[in-house]
Amino acid sequence: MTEKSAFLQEGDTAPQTRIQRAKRQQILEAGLTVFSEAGFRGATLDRIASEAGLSKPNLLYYYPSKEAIYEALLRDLLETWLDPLQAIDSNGEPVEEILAYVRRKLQMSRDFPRESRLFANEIVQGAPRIMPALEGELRDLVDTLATVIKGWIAAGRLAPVDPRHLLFSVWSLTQHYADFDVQVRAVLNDDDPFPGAETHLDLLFRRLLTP
Amino acid sequence: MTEKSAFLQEGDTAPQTRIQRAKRQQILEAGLTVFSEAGFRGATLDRIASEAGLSKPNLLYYYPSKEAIYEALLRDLLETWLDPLQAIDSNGEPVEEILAYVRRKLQMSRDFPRESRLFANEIVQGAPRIMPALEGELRDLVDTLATVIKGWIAAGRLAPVDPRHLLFSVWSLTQHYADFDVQVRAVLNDDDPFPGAETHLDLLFRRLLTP
DNA sequence: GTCTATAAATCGATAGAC
DNA sequence: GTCTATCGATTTATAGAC
Repeated sequence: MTEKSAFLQEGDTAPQTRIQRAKRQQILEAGLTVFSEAGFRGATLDRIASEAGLSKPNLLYYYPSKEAIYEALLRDLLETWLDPLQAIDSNGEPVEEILAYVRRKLQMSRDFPRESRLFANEIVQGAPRIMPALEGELRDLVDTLATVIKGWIAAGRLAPVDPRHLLFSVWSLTQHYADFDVQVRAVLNDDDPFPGAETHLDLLFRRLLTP
Repeated sequence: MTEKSAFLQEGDTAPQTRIQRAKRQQILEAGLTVFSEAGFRGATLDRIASEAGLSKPNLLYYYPSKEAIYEALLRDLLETWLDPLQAIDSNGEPVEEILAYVRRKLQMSRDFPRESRLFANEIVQGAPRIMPALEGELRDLVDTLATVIKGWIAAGRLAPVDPRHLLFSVWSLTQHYADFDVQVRAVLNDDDPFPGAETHLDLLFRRLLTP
């Protein structure tokens, strides 16, 4: 078991008024938009401030630095991202549990594309800030789930697949529709990709996983 | 048929000496390393120059601007990237043709991860410079191939799948091992992912596509 | 808390000597 | 062709008035 990463830990949660929390939320919302479009370095405080409807120094009154905004976003994101993975029920019906996971992940690509792209930007560029969480919480969760999946396979309730590569497949296939959205839409002549994606991925994983 | 995009067109290919070509190649090589790690905006001419073993002004003697280096790289990349797609033989055995395509793409993720990440960075951030090629050459190629695949399905030689979503699946599954490399290695405890990936993807597509 | 003004650092690109 | 020096613009962050 890897220790919970010391990095990306919530700092002192100083007591805040309702107004303060609202402003900070407003800044995170703007930061999510800008960081997900441009990556950490491509984003500017000017754009974030303007997106949030604040002046630059005012923004820095609520968060001490550009880094601080970015790390707060990554911290929040990590929870949202690992949630569906934890929702897989080891007592459920194997194929249906994984299909439900796929559908949840695909829905997240549709409903939270900025979050997906924020994550993609961070990882593609070497995960300089989120690496500890990948080697800690994520790896632990995957290890646990791999054991569950191996059990399902041994019981003949799931076709034999490598559990970790199966998870990579779920992640890549579903997140592709958010992260590579512009390419998908270019190829599809701007049609909504999601109805087709859901049908396709349902078929794909059913064929792969049915014993 | 969309016109060949006017953007990203090779400029006047001024006559060059052997030495000039070599230096320009050396700069592209350094640019590929830096741009793929940091994206367009994250890359600096300082880092590219140092990586290439040149001074900054000397680098700008061979390419007029940072943009020029980046666009030269994208132009080269596009060819390399569309090549395996064109290699699919409409007279071949359907399942084997697509499996061969998957293996070629996976091998590219192993052998040219920087190229894959350069592309990923560009697309995730909205493809500001390569969009015309996506709506032009790429879409045309996909349209052509979609017709071939539909023919195979109609002939009962391939399981019924949406041709375009099938291609998205090939792209996302294979490129994931290059683009999300750090995450894959974090989860796998730094083991080489590729032997496992090849086995897994072979199984996945065989199950999906066999009629 | 919010603003204007500005400091300090970085970065793309140019000037000009050799 | 290659270099040192530097310009000019951008950008993060701070100072200080209100």
